[in-house]
Amino acid sequence: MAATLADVAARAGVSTATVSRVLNGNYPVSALTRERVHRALGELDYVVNGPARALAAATSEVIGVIVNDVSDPFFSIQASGTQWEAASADLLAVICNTAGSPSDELKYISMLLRQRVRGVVLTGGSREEPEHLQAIAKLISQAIAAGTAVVMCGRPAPPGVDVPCVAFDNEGGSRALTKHVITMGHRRIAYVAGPPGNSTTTARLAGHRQALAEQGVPDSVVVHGDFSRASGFNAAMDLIESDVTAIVAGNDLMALGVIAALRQRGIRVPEDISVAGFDDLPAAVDVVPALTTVRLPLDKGARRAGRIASGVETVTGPTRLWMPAELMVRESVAVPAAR
Amino acid sequence: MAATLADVAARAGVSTATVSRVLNGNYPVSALTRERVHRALGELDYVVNGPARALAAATSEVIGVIVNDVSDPFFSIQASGTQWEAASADLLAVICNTAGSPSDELKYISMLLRQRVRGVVLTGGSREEPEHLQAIAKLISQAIAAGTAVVMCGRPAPPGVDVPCVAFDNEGGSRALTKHVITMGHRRIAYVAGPPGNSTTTARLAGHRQALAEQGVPDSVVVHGDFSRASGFNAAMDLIESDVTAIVAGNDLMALGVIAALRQRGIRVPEDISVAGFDDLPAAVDVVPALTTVRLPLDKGARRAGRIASGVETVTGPTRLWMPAELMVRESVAVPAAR
DNA sequence: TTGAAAGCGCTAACAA
DNA sequence: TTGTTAGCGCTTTCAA
Repeated sequence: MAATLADVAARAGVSTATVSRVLNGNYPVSALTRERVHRALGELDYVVNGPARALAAATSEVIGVIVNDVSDPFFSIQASGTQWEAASADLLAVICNTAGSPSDELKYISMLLRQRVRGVVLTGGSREEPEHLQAIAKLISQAIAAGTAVVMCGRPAPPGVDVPCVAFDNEGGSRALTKHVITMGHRRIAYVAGPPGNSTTTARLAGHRQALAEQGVPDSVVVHGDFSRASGFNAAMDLIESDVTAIVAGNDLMALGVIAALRQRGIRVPEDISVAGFDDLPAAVDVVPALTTVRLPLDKGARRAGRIASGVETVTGPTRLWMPAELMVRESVAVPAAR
Repeated sequence: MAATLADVAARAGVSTATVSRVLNGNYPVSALTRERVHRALGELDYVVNGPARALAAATSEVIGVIVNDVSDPFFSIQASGTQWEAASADLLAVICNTAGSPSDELKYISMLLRQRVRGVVLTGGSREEPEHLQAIAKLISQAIAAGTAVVMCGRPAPPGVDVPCVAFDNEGGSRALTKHVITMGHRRIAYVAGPPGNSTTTARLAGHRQALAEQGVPDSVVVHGDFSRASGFNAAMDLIESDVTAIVAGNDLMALGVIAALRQRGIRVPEDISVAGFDDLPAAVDVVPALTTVRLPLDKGARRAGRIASGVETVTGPTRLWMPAELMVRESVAVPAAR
């Protein structure tokens, strides 16, 4: 059995309170005593009992991060950022992978609340079904009532709850991107959107349509993927017949899939068809041709969220933390071939 | 403040012990009482206090997973597999990202032990420095002594400790792969290894060399990467001068980087240079040409590890759980051009 | 089938 | 500067 505070106290010939004070460094302890305690600590291989501490102090050393898919860089970048900030605050960040399932999302949030985590970060777009939003809203309200810091990173707050939101400018970025595509001369554009009923999909699609409307360009053919590379590949296969000069994808992963599909069919990018993405993942510059896309400060936003969830930073005033998007013009979008 | 067991008990007009029994279903409770308790539970939005339960029951509902890099599919696949099994057992899986830093690895393991997690899975190759292995060995011994299930997934047990190991056949797979390359007619082969001092690197390199020796082929030029795509890209740039007909990479990610580099230089794969990888990640079939590689049952192994860490499965007898590797012959390795 | 009560290991008043 | 002590919320004997 592991050594307890009492064991250490006995060995050092002091009270448990003194050992606790040495451990936490929150009250004065004489150098001599501290020395003795440290020795006892070492001799017994003492390891703090987290649950006991959490129970007594009514606060834990864990924060939770909800992501859709750890294997998608969009999420893993955010997870890393949050985890980094948590570790700086000496907290453990728990990464929970919902695999895109709304019920898993609820389940993980409950598990985190049960563990009385200090904070929770919800990353990525949220499902927009009212029932799901209500369920989330209820859990979040409970969490807040219990003193848990809840932060949204890349999704709106569910209706009726007021929590800090790190908001990426999906709509504005998407609008700027499509405007760029149009400016290059494209008129027949297809859009590979994310999954329907997802807040990120909705925002990006809205920005795309705004740009079309502003520039007086006819509506795009819109097909839905699920933000995965494979779904972009399939979408492109469906679109190949449709006589477009540009394909704008809802994220970089799908754009990479689109490029792979076009290449497989012998269609050149950008000579025959231009392709654009969104997110500016590391792979965007790696691919040939380098991807024209929109940069989102994912790492920065996730770290901000991590600091808030860790309690290092407190949000006062408006709870919407705006993160600008930046158009990254590279090689995958070019002037369409004359014909 | 959140409702406690006592609140629920008071409302239901029973004792806390009875509520606890209803919650855990481990002792008989009359249907009527159970009904009353359930109603009170619902009315108060009761959420179990994990730390208190962990303290009283001396066992938590959390398992930890140590990975190098969540954004690398090799790890994220394993993380997902373990997490899936944990969730099936109604446990929370904590994913800890060490970013390849040995000190972070130790730090996270300590944090997990402090939380008194039920089990820990260490994935991926381990650093081979004796001091680090000793530090790990010490922590693991403490963990085991405290009743925590520790499982290695894809790395050997540190010297002196006997823990279950899910062992992927890196050496055999690598040997078979290189043998295949040689059989196709290659004699001048370069090897892009993983980072030095990593157990996976060592095993795969050993298998590669065995095959060379067996087939009487001269030693390869070996350059080291860090298992990332970018490092494969750079390695290929260095190797381009060196007159080889095949480049074998220590993992798929680096192989993808190699292919990208060759393509950028206008070198055709496999016509000019053949390329092989290792792991058979999903992207291996996505790339052009499809990657000849070695399949490792990462998901299966990680799930096995997850079950053991969760306590669902107990290992008796030999603690080495062997996972075979399978050669996947695709298009990226071809007969070298005559010259 | 249920309740009373003794902890689990720690923190944080309160005293000294 | 240090010790004493009362919980934190739950589980689990032991009795009834």
